[in-house]
Amino acid sequence: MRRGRPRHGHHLRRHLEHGRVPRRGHRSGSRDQLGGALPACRRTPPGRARRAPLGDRAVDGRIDPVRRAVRIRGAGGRHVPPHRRRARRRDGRRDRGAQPARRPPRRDDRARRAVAHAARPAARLRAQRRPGGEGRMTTVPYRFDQTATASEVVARFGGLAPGEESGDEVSVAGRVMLSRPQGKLAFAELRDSSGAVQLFALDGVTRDFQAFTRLRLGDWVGACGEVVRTRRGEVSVKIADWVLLAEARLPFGDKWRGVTDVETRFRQREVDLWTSPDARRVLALRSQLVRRMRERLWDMGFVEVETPILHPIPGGAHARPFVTHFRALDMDVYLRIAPELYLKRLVVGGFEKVFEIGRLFRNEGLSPRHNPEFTTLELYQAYADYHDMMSLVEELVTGLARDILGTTSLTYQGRPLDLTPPWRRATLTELVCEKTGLDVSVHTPRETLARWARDQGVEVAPSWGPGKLLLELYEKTTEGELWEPVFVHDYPKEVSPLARVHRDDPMLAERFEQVVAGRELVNAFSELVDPAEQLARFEEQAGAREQGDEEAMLVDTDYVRALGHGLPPTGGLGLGIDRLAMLFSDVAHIREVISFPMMRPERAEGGEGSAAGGEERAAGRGGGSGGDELRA
RNA sequence: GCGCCUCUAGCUCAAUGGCAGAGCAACGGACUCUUAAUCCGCAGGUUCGGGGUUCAAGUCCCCGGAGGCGCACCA
Repeated sequence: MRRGRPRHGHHLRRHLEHGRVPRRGHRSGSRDQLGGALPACRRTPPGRARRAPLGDRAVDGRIDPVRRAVRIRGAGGRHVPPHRRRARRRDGRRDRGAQPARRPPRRDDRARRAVAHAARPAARLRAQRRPGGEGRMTTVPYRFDQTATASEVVARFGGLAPGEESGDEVSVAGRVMLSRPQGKLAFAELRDSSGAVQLFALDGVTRDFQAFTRLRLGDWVGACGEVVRTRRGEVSVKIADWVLLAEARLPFGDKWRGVTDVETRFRQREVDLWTSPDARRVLALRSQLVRRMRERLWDMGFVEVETPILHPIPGGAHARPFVTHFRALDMDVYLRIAPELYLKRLVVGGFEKVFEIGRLFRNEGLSPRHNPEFTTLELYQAYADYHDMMSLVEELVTGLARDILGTTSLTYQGRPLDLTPPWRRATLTELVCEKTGLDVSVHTPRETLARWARDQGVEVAPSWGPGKLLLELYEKTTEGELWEPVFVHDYPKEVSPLARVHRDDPMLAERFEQVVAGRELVNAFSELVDPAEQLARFEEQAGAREQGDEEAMLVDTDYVRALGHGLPPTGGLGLGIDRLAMLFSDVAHIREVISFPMMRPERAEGGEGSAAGGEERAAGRGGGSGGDELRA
């Protein structure tokens, strides 16, 4: 392939000429095994591209920047790869004085290279989309009939003895993850969502054997043939016929280690998922978790509902919202920060037990425990109070642990974590006293609380009352230390604008947070049902907002009016599903349990648009919310 | 926002301040039972970007970028 080639620009040209064209035409033969996919299997087999000389390639009439860059560079005939350039300079040490140490690259040359660099993957793909449509992908069938999954094959034919042939034919499909061609034999590992099975190809048995040996790591194939166990003892499909279902035109990572760079893992999650079984395990577990959660709630008589995601007034939590614009009504709307108020309106409307599992959006930063969009369960039950919610949470979470993990004795991040009920129930005040040794409560004089809070490094704002100060103290000293599950109940009323006042203490609210592994998992309360009281609390919040608390709530008059129609005594809770999934799958970072976690957009390298602007880089990482403040 | 760390071939990683390398992938070839097959061969680099020190910078210094971890923030 290198004959008659100019030496420069190799790598680029390699990208451009990467396409593989069929090397043989159609063939006929009997392949009844393929059933519905029969015609597909007769398709042109894959083969390696015969590389045309650059000149041939250039006459296809298509001009793109990369190709043009190559041609320009080629035309110059003087391009020297950087390392050679440097070597030459070093050789010329003697006459150094006469020559500049390093010739600065010409500006346009640099720009061209930058464009070419940025366009690499795109260039590869573009180069392979031939005008005549004879690329390999155009020969790929529209469907393929599988008769078994990889793991089914392995399970069903596990009884075969080494060297034994079953006489049964199967048709399997998946991605080729390893290929071991060996002369007139070839082995490949075919992986599908169920697992992996070995493909065994033989010259003379397998149709288009040569093409099979040239399959590339990551290519999808469908194959049919008899199930056998090889002499070395592996259950395999001895391929009679096969068809390419998709080719992996872009590199697929290291065949053994896959992709480990964290950024690449999440920017190209599909590759991560294919190459890292653990990544798949975590997402599959999450899926199971949500499924079982739904089933349990349905079984308990809860009705699953969906409430708006676009809110005219963001409500139900302390958080900054995302804003968007609704053109038809020419008004700004907000992505919900909580579904709480709508769900309680459904209780007013007669749904006595409702829940919603869905996405919330909070306009805050990224962190190992915070993603701007995250998933919660929110649930409301008429005639129940927060004690009922504690029982429900305990039963739900431990039940799910048994469903999913088969045990309530977990290990989280190398540390034992026992979820076996009953869980401890303690008031927030008790826990703070226990942890700090201070004799503290919501009734402690404000100045004393403020001093203690400052001692803990809290920056105390003048507008904070004793309730807020107590909560700060708790979060600073206690919350992160709680490992085994505990219901932290009786929060200050001041910081719980949607919770009902405590039946025994007017300074407190009937609210609890369920904390495990140092993190809030659930936030719940006996719901505030009095419309006048709710209005007053909203107005208090609005006041705090005017004082600069951007996360304080707004007055939601629709909600107050709904309460005016009568909300029965109601218990409600919010549970962070991402965090529960983290706990169950034993991962430390929230993005592991999210299929496509939020990432800063990838910046194109090179090109005019990428001049590093000051503003775009200013957006630092702030705080965030991912399950904290699940409700209020 | 602060501190520490990282950025080198498609992927995973090397390189006392002295000619940028390996394994895998890719590409050409050999091989009838492989298991990350093996063997032979050939290619592949903006060492994140910019500036500086130096005879000489992947390496040292400065500025910037991206990423990770921790802290802070996040009632």
